[in-house]
Amino acid sequence: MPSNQDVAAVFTEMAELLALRGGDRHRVRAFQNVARVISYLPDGVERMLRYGTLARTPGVGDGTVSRVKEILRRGTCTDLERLRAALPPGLRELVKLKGLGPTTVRLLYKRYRISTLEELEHAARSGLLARLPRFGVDRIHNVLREIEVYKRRRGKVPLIEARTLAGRLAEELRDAGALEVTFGGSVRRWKPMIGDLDILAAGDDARPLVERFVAIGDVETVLSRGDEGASVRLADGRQADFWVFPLESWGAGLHAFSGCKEHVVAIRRRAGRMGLHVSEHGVASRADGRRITTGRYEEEIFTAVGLPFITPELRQFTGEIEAAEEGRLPVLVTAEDLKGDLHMHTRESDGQASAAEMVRAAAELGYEYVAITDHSASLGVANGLDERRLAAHVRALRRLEQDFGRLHVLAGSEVDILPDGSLDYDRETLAGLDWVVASVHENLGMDRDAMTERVVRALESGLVDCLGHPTGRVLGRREPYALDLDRVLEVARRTGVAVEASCDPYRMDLDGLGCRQAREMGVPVVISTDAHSPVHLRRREYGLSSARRGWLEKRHVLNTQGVEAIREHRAARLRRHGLAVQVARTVKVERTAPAVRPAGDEGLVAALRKSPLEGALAGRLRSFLETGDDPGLEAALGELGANPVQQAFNLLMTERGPDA
DNA sequence: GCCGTTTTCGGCCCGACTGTTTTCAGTCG
Repeated sequence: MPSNQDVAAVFTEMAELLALRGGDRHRVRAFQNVARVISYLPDGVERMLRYGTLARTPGVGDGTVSRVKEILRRGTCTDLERLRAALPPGLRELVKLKGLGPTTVRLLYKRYRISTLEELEHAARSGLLARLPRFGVDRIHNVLREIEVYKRRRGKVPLIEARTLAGRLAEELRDAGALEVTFGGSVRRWKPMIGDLDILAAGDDARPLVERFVAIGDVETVLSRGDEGASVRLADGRQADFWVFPLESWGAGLHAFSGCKEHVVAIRRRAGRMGLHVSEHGVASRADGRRITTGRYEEEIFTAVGLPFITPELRQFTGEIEAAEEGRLPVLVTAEDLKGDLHMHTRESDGQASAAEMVRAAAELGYEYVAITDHSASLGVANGLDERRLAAHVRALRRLEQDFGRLHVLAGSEVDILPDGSLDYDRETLAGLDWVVASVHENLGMDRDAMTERVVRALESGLVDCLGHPTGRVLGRREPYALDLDRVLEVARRTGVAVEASCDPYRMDLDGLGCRQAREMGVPVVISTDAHSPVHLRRREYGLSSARRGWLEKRHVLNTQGVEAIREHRAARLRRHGLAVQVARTVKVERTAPAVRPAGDEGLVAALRKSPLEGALAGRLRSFLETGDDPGLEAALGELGANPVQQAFNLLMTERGPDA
């Protein structure tokens, strides 16, 4: 059965080929839309077709429904076959070159039968291209340059690397006097993998900022530049786009360049229906051009079209506009909602710190509990614990909790799911723990059915509390293993197992779509860091972003609940499986609020703009993210941007390198 | 192809840049 991605790929190819054939561009857009909608569906396309929900999805009409039926039956559809027969496959590659669109590529093919990169390069060098209309010396030079860029183009990079690079660029611009600087595009939306970068700035005079931007050391080539921005190619082949807005239109600019594209288009179409004209310059009346707002704040754009503010993580054009309209936008989970971290390692296996150090760091974050979950024996490379070492480790953790007294320490394990689906410890050992994460680490090449059975069997043991990094992907390095996530989630729901949204920035697994599927299916999600050192405990925003992109509210996330609820979650499942329940030990813990350094609030905005941040200020930002309680700081952050929490994240992220 | 405060036809976001023109098409984000 073709997956959602397979079906979406058919529509993408149809859109590309139709554009190359010179088909109606609105029809092309409609196919692109459908591809996107299907790739983000929260359920299997086949099931949605059966229940009739597919036909009710915005962007999906009768034409799409009949094509989807055909694709599910045959794996392809006649429209696509016809288009493929009419055009050589290489043309799809040619339009990926910057500066060449479907119209030009069609002309190249019609006139000279150019259909591959090699043929195009030859035509450019031999002077053939110069005979075509609108092909001068510069343009031919650009074509050759873009062929070079295409050949050595690096793929997308993990979000954390993009944020680090974008943060460095932003720093230079802040130095150059920008009033505001932030990331737009997919970085602002927290997409796990990033292609090009978008940097946005506010300033009274754009020219010096643009000058500074194109002179930054990472810039290799200036692709285009104007009075209000520039596009450059960076040394690593990545493109970075930079826009400057007057402060009075900062919100309008943010909205225009944060995407996703389809979301922005949908907002503008909506505005059009309301007789309004929305652009990065603000909102105007369509009738007489009268300016309604310049858009100082992003909220004003939404207000103008009669909607509540939609946070960037939700701007994926996956139903957020309809939800906003109907007043059912989710109240998304935040860092302050998290009461504990349920996946971390110590030196006992492959971590870099002692359990005591991890626990102290967690206490500083204001947590109520942590689970220490070192690796099991079969993961030799990670110095996994055999049952004898685990028993000693558990005793040590129990003592640590008694001695430390400030937070609950759950003695747990990240136990390996072996190839046959059995777990790496025996039942008695696992039943004696407080929290069990089960993960697949080895033999990743199994086929889909076998891998799915392997995971399902582990969940059905009744001994597992949470499935760790469920798809096994490592961003930029390893694709997810073949797994029927639908089936796994169904079994997780039935067996009372939570699934992890890992905050490891190179995993972010589950991702937003996975989290949304979990939500739809009623499977609780755990946001955990998988920390291997104390600083890793602070990486919560990566898993949080997946949860938020997946529409999760506090109630969908298990570790927003107190430790008793966590213990009960486990106990209830063990009882159902007829397993002995550990008597929950009651250790009186006194929660200590994270220290807030007193500081005069005057000049705070200026201090926040400074980099590096003073140590005390960084601490205060972190405290604010933990507790949400610092009105003075919140007000100052509010002056930096619409969402104080987002601002605090941004500042701390810019401040810290990828390993912070 | 999709959609509807323009509702079964006739529209479909918007502005800016490039390279080539001398008023604009194509492309991009």
